[in-house]
Amino acid sequence: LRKKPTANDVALTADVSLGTVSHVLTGTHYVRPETRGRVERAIAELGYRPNRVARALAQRQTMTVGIVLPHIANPFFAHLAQAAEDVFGLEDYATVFGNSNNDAHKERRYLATFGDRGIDGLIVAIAAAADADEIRRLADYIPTVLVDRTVPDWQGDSVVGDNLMGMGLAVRHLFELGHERVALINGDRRLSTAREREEGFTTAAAAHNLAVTSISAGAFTFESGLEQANALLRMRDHPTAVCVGNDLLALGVLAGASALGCRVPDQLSVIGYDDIAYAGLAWPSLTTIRQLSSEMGTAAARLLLDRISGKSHDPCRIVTQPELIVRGSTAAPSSLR
Amino acid sequence: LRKKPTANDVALTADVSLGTVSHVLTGTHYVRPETRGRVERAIAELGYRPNRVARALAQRQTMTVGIVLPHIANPFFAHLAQAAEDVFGLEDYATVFGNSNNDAHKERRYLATFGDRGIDGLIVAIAAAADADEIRRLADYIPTVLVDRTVPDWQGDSVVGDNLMGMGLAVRHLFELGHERVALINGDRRLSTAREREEGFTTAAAAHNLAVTSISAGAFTFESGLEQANALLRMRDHPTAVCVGNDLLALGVLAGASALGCRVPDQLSVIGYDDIAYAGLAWPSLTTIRQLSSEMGTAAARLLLDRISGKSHDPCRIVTQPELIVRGSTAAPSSLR
DNA sequence: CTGAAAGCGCTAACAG
DNA sequence: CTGTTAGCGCTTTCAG
Repeated sequence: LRKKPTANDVALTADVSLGTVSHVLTGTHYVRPETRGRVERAIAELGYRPNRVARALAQRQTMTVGIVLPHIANPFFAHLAQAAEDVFGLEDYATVFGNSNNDAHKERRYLATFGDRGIDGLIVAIAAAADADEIRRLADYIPTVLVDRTVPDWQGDSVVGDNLMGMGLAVRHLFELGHERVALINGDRRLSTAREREEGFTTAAAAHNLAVTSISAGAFTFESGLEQANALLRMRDHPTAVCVGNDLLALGVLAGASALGCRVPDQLSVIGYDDIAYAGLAWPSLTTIRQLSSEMGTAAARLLLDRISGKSHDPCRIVTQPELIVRGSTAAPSSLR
Repeated sequence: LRKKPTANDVALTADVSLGTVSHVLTGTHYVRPETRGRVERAIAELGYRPNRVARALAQRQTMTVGIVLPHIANPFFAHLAQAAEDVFGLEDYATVFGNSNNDAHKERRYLATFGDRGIDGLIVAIAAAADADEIRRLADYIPTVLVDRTVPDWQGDSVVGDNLMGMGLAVRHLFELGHERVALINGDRRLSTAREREEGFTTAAAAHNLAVTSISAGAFTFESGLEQANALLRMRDHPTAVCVGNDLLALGVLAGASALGCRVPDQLSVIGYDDIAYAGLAWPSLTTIRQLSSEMGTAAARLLLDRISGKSHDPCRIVTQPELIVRGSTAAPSSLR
């Protein structure tokens, strides 16, 4: 493990001052071509690369942004993260990422650590039990944009999907197929997404005069879907169709239904939310409400970059539009066939 | 956006010297309880948090590790990353991550950026077109462990799966079901994993006296699986079973077969590799060779941490053992039923 | 046990 | 246009 050359080494071998080296590096001043040539040659010769840590300390900016997610193994967030990172990479920002695993404690740790590292900006999809105050406090120091999930009274930037509309689309689809009795299987209600989707569900159901046989909630995970499906199917008088809070849950519902010998969509229509990459591969393929998480990631990253560079705009809330994707898990209720 | 208090502020309000503050922070010297109390009170009062950037500069260590992956949206790597990150988090290391998208150019960029940021260590699952020299060069400066995929003549640490054995398991399973004609659909042969799995496949096939009808290769993606399946099924005289280089590919093969009206496993048995979370949800559920990517991530992280802390061990190669998971995509060939 | 002082590697005024 | 000089916020000898 060798030692790296410093700007001082460059100055010495180019026979100029440290300041001059810095000027050619940063372009803060015009440098005579002859001199600049010498410096550049020295840089190449030594294989010099500026130490970003030192630069960060001097400039008080790290060229690093943080992104904290509840669950990187959920393809929705994986794609979101990747898209955001792509944008940051273009602008030469490094991305530090933290995966809270929906654990408020881990999330706090990440936020704190990122804060200490002098991150220039932060994107966060909060965990279910997130400490909203903590996040607001951090946002006083560091430009922050909330993505997908928001906190009550959030005054800053955010990028979210239109959950009311999305669930409206889902319910209307079921209505048009002829369903009359529907249920909702949801994720954690502490999340704004869950609350908004629930609201979208109930208002749309009311608007179409559909009977809501049950509403249950758990976590936004496959396992929770399995459990909630079990509970649902064990009720007598269960619905002919169910809206599900996200695709991971919906995949669990599919598995649960199959385990109990309930055929989808013949005996039960299932509609998910997100359209993750695997939704189309499940059996039956999942009808769902598509949200382009990569678009959300891109938008959030751009917003943050603007904010960092001080392009002063007022707090900004970007709402992305969902879309209905019809596949094999929904059909007319058997009574109509 | 307010300004954060510094260690100097703490010293001032606690009425001690800067050095003393540092000593209570780092525990480098014993500090009289009374004094230490004053310092701690000041810290709490001001809400002081040490600036990690400054500390990194002074100590020449960033408490940050980098991890670069080819494709975070592949659940195999997402879980690997998460597991590694969990280990690092426990030791108070931050994880900076880069997603090369299998693009050698992006990968180089990440490696360079990470190097400049004075990362303390690096985990990398190289991209297909990776520049092996670049990586070896970096490893001269920064402790590096290769994971999943390795480069020829790699002298450093690595954590890889036993691909020969894995494919051996797959082929034997097919043999035991009674298949006699098999094919291989593979990912990018520039990757050690692809090469080793291919070798495992051919040697095992030979050992069991199976006829190999074809071997094809593309990328380790769903789309490539679709294409290669199309090509395979269009050959006259196609095999009764196919081994596939990873699960993403295999999911594509399933989709391709289904599109061409080829029933799996009745007309074609398919066996994947990795056992990603969605393998069991596909239709039919995928028989596959399980590799615990989270174990690989954990092992790689531990190895790196040891290396960073200078626990001198010789270059170390950890090989994890794969396991056959039988599900619904393999069965005896129809001729035997 | 505590304080003073010299850096870590780089940037950013400010002179010359 | 180039060099000098202070820092950035913290650690770490080394005296006292």
